[in-house]
Amino acid sequence: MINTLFPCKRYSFTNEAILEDLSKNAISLIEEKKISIKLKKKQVLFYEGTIPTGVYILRAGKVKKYSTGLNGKEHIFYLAKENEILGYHCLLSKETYAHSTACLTDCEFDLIPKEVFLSMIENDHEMLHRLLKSISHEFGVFTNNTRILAQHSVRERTALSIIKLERFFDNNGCIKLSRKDHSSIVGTSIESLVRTLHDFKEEGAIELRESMIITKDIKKLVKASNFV
Amino acid sequence: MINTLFPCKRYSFTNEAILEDLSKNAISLIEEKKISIKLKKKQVLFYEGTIPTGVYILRAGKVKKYSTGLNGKEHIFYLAKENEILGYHCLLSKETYAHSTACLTDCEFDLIPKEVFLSMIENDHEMLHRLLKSISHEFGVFTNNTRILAQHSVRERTALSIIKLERFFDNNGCIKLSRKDHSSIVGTSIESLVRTLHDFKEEGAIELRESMIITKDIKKLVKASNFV
DNA sequence: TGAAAGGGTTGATAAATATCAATTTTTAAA
DNA sequence: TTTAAAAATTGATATTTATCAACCCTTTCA
Repeated sequence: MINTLFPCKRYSFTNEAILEDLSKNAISLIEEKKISIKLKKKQVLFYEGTIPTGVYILRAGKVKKYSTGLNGKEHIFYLAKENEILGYHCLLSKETYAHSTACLTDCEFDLIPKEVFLSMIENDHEMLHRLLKSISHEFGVFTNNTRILAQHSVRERTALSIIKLERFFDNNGCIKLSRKDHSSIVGTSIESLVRTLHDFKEEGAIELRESMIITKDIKKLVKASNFV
Repeated sequence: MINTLFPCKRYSFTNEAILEDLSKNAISLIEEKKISIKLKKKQVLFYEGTIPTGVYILRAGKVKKYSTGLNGKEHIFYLAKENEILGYHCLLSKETYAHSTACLTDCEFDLIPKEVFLSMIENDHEMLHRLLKSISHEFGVFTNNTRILAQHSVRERTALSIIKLERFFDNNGCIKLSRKDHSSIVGTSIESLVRTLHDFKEEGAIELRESMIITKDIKKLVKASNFV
């Protein structure tokens, strides 16, 4: 429904397509070589600046990708959920991680060791192309998001964040996320975010219950986001 | 020299490596199939939302990549110069252009038609890997830039922009760029940019001559950028 | 040559946003 | 359950940034 109100594809992204329709070979290779990892909420999967050992498939849970500023303040630029691949960029660019990834909920991952992943894309042309396609699309989404940060107000960005978060959580309009993380997504202070949420509540666009956000009127949010 | 003062690699990017050491086959294929294009300053190479016909090699001149907001305001997220490839993202993701590209100076391009480029990366594994590597590195740079927009002040971003622009123009510290374009890079209003430049001049970090910026004391700019 | 247009600059002011401090609410731990 | 810690909220205020208007300077072109 929200797709008709808002051009989601240009402003959000999920890479699960990369893993769709894997060949039998690939699936059994992953099954054989994978290393299962379970982490609790708030634990960190990998840190910015460290050396990658493979890619991760997020099997259950939700994570945030963020980079850290000088004062230690996080900037969250992406949220991921079930079936997405994590950590492939720096494996491909042969660099250390350019960002950190941490759990928003309890999570389960499969670690695919570096050599296994690299040989997979070496031998599976189709998968390599999906990867390229995915990264290239991602790129367009990121340039859009950069423009939004540069040109839109806190109120507009907050409205947009709620629209995207509703889709991401996909739970009857119910969004469960700390104000700190939310403000790190919007790119503002916690207090400014709280005041803006208060305004949206007053305007009947959302409800606030036990610090969760429940969307009530997406149209009002789309209007407040100043897009279309 | 500036590399020792500032971690440039994390905050800027150039993709000319993709075209380095092409095979003889590739070079002669490009020579045979290329379509040469000359554009004057301010002309647009391609517009956001249009369908790509190929990739462009920028042979001479400088261009800006930008996306356009609702009010028509540009946000410039990347500048490119000689030997960089343009327009490959959307060819790989099979989408329309996610951004526009326009000339900052008179420019010369070689257009490599879509089929030619796609068959090149199909047959040249090495080039495909350089492309992947390049895009993945680019990605890290972009997430960093996004954080800078979200967390740093206009003064800090302006200082950073001058550091990057000095490297980009590579002309004895001399930067020739309109205030409008410069403000679209920093993500602020023209007036705020002008005032900040005025401050840096007062502080002895730059000189302003015929609306060009001449860097005088990079250390002061690095300090003002609030990194390191 | 003179007029007009565009880019750059400055000042005054309004609006947006961050910061600091205090308080309440919620969550986690003993 | 009680207590402590963390998170969320609110108010007051300071700072940052945008906007509007005026003006200057250069370039262009009729």
